Amino acid sequence: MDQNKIPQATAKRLPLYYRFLNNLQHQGKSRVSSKELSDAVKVDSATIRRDFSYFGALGKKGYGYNVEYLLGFFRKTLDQDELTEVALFGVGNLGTAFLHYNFVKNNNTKIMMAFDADPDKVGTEIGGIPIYHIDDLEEKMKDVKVAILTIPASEADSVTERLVEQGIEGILNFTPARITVPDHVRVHHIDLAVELQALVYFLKHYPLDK
Amino acid sequence: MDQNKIPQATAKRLPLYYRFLNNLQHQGKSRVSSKELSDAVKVDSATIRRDFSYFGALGKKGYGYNVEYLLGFFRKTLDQDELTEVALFGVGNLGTAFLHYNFVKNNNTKIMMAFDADPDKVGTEIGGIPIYHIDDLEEKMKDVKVAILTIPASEADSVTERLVEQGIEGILNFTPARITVPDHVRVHHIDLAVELQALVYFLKHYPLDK
DNA sequence: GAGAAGTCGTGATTATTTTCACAATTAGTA
DNA sequence: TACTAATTGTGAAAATAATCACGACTTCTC
Repeated sequence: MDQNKIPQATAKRLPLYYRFLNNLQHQGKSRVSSKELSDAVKVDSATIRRDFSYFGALGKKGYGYNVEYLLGFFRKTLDQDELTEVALFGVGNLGTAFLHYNFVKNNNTKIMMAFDADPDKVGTEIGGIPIYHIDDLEEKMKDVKVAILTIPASEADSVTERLVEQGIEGILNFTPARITVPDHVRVHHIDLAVELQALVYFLKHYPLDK
Repeated sequence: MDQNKIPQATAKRLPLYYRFLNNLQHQGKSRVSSKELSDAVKVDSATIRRDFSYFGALGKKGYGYNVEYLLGFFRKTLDQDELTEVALFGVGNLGTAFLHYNFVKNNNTKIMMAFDADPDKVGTEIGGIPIYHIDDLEEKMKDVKVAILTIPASEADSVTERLVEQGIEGILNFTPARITVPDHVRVHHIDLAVELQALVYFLKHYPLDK
């Protein structure tokens, strides 16, 4: 709403910064420079300073950044206070990995429920998160606005359609299928096979030195 | 070696194109336009044409692209013939998801072996892939040049160090830890928590219409 | 308190990526 | 064959992102 001028490339790095600052705080460090951050998160220090500068002057010249202050600032900016509720679809290995991940700790998101078609899974819990039958999607999913898709590709379209019907706002899609949604729904796509393939391609064609 | 001028942004999209072309072929389609491809993979059609053009004139004006020809071309370019061997570290849920994924089908990569510290897992197989003890890394991993890291963050540094020692060339890191490697090792980083958080951030701050 | 060392914030520059827009060419049709 | 509709490939422009480089300010040390 407000900071609409923040470059997308910057926005994508914010959660990364946030996580690392959290680590620093746990380690009891109270001060950090863009150079140190750079070494840790592998982003050029000038880029980090530029990123931060979109939010105003957060550091002090000759000193660096105060970890606590920066963290407090990010918490607000990243809406760490507000909790976003998430539903997960497909309790296979990948889905289970998500359920075991405790997002809430460093995070503003919580998986509230999961869906699957397997009767052996329905009715159980994983990591304290209840698993419902996929048929009950409409009934159980009331206010949840974000979904993670870890279902087989063949199910992607039908589930997506129902989610859109239900008023979903964002989908994190791990399916190889490229799903079609109305313009007002945001989809981020992660394809594990593509990621691996891309790495291999880069290895062969982009001899590094940097 | 040859096509060193291909933009990285393009390179990242190639596996995506490849996968979709494969689907088309299975559907028996012999012809496709950049517009159709665009609808399917959600990339602007001009971008697709530009991407392809880095490899020469692959299409025909007024006609589009011949699926089979394009596919044959990509197969060579993406080294689909050559098989890249991969080792996986950490047979938790995420690691298991990878082992079940049959990469070879549409793919130039194969997970040859997995490593874990859990004695219950060591000695077994998942999806036909043997699981060794992490202590045997040096012994078992001979020619494998690519590793997938799905271990706990706390293990990331020590395993990475051993991999580097062993002559690793590329690492796909799913650990939240940002690992440090020599310049000649390529690391791609995917942090599931960061991805989810980024999606949520975008939802709140980048109202879409596009 | 003065000088040295460190570090930010940012104007300017450069690099990369996307998009526009249209001439050229082809397929399809009558 | 001649006309129409489709679609590429690409020069040029625009948008986005990364990096350089330095003035200004802060802390530290003696």
